[in-house]
Amino acid sequence: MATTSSLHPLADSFINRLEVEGHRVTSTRRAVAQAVSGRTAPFTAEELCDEVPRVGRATVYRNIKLLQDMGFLCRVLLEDGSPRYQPSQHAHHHHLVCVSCGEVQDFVDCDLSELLRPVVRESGFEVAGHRLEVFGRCARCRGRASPN
Amino acid sequence: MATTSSLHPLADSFINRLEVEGHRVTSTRRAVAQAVSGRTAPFTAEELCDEVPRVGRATVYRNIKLLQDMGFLCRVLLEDGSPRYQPSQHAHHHHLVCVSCGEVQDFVDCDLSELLRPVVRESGFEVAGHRLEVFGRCARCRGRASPN
DNA sequence: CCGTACATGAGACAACGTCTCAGTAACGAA
DNA sequence: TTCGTTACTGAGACGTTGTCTCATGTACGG
Repeated sequence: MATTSSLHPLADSFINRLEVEGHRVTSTRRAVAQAVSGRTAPFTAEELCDEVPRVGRATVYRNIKLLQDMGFLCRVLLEDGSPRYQPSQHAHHHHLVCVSCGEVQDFVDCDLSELLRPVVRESGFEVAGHRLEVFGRCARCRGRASPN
Repeated sequence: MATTSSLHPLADSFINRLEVEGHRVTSTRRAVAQAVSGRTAPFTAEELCDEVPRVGRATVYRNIKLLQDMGFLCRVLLEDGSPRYQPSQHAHHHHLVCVSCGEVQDFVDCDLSELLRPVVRESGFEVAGHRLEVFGRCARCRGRASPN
């Protein structure tokens, strides 16, 4: 067996979850999880494919989905709707997306349910989930250029 | 000149805005705007293309974007991120998306800025905009099946 | 009525993701 | 340890959404 100890924590947790849930632990999955773990900035699926060239593209997508389902990876939709991925820390959270440098910060759910209550009452909707993305400029980018 | 009086209100407003802003009023734009106006449910760009077969696909996309920029049309990202379009009434609003029937209801911005204040303070972000989509089941779908 | 510049159409191209299908390998059982 | 089942994988086709180019067309001001 390879040097199991060199796995990033995220990759390690992922492997554990695979075992617990009866999925197979493959070298491919280790490689993908390891590549994801090494990321700090949001990345595209294609970038991840480039990082693990020995893994097929379809398989990278399949495992991205698996990582998402297990809560290890989250999908962020930029302002134009284009998707990025990012290792996730919190079960449910939202994103502050810097439109200047592309950085994404998480923030945990402020009490949105409170806000939605009147809306829900009026519409008769049964709310199952939501997505909130906030766009702007991060502190670093504000300091760097056009400091208005 | 075609029967100008038969234009839907949205199409009519669009034509006016074109004139005001110095864009050209073309039969193509009238056709696209008219097709959009006739829609009640969210639709895909390709569906719109099918509805105006004499208009090139690229041109349909260009005018969809123009309609969006002018606030006559809004883009909704479904749960999986796939885009739909819908004539829009309100300048700034959010969406209640029924995951069962696909219906989309608008709701105007509850005071999100209040909620975001602590987040903004902590992160140093300068907020420029946001997107909020709420997913669930509409009243009709709740009544129709699996009424829990 | 003419000229200019904006708008259009056709089709190539790009990004993102899914599907199929044959081959491979993980892992429980013997 | 070996074996068999079945999940997993790779390659590549395919589908969707959208942009770009570039030659042609046309709205509209002069």
